[in-house]
Amino acid sequence: MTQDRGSDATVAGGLARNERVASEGKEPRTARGRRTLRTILDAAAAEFGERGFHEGSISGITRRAGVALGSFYTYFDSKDAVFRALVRDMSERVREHVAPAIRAAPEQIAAERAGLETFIGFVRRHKEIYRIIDEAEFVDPESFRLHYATTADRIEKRLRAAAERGEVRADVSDVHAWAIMGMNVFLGLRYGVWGDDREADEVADTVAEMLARGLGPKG
Amino acid sequence: MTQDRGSDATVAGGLARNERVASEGKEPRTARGRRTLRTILDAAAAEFGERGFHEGSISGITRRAGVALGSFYTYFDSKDAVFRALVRDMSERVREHVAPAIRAAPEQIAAERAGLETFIGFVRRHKEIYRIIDEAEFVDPESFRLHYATTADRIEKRLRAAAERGEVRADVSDVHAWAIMGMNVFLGLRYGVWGDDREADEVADTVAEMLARGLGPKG
DNA sequence: GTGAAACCTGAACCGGGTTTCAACTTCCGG
DNA sequence: CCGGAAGTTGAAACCCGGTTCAGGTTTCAC
Repeated sequence: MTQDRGSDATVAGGLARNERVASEGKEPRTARGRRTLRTILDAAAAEFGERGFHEGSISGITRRAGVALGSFYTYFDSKDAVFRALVRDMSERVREHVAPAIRAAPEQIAAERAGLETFIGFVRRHKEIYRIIDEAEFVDPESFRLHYATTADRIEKRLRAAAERGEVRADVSDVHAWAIMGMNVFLGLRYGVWGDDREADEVADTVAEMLARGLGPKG
Repeated sequence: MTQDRGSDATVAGGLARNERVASEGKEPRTARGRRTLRTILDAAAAEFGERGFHEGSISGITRRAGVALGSFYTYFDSKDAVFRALVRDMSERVREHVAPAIRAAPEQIAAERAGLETFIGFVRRHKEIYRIIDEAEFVDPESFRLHYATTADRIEKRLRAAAERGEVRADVSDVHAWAIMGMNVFLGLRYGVWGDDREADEVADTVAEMLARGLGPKG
């Protein structure tokens, strides 16, 4: 299941965004090195996205990247290390992709709606993210926890700010934030990864309508 | 993280419920055999719950069970086979545990509320379920998909029946079902597995209140 | 009781993938 | 141009756990 990356930034973009990809002390020092690291990281995303962490192999990565096995260890300490780098990178990318849509919304329910719609769209073009982030629960629990804890926290902060503005009920809490995040994750899985049988905006509309009444100011 | 099973049925209970645990043609034929199989299955739940599928080892299972390595293969064809048995068993157990609470509720919103509260309670006593069911996404995708598809389907059917009775809005759909399931899964993870900082009934109340307004009959 | 089937045992086999490493090539500043 | 640093290479060492199997023990129907 090779992913269509469309016109999105590749992991290479992620690299430009964040140089801390290679393992400690293994950062590339020349243009050639940076290019190779980037190739390996993209190959790793494809390999792990298709076959999962344990099924995926380093030789699979280097084969895809068209480099020798040994080159991998020029930039990463271990198989776990690339995976960790990948999880952090993916986590950041989703966030960066969804954030603008949320920011652009006029009020909070619209923001959550836009966030979900954008998220589903992103997932459709990057079905690897589920395999990679979800598998982090077992391979790299720290990053997994961090990803979701951070995401929930941002949602909660948005909700509280909106409550201040009277856009949602005053008693919003972390429970609401986790509920929303859970909905989004599963709707992304169902309508983004598993099937196309509903349009992203249709799903987002349904949820937004539910949230509007469920979270809207009382009265 | 050894789980406190409390007074709940152990996997042994699951075995009594469903004899199709061992691999095909490897069903035990004597009381001794059933006892051993049961011991191995409980040990497998503990091993995989603590260390995950790939970190966990057969020798770890047999060590916990106090039987020889070879005995494992008397009942299971492979490492994958036990895991598959375990996933199906867990999936069934959650359902069986939560169902009565849902059935007992007077109307639909109360039913969803009861379902979530019971679920969180169950998760607290069986933190392994997340490690096992979630890891099935990578080890045994069929069972993983089946588990969630079935769960969502049941929720949807409940909602539609409730819609007939006028307890919830008439236009409930699969999207609502998946949204509710997603909420429940993440709330279970956050307040059941990761922390105790909120009571199960408190979380359930918050969600129920949101659902009452978000899903309630229009007008 | 008794014999055959069921069950148990654990050392050894085996395959596959990670990681190492020493020789080789490319790059780049001076 | 030159020299050393950076990068590349892939065969092979290494590790580890799943799986097998032949021999011994227990169970249970008759």
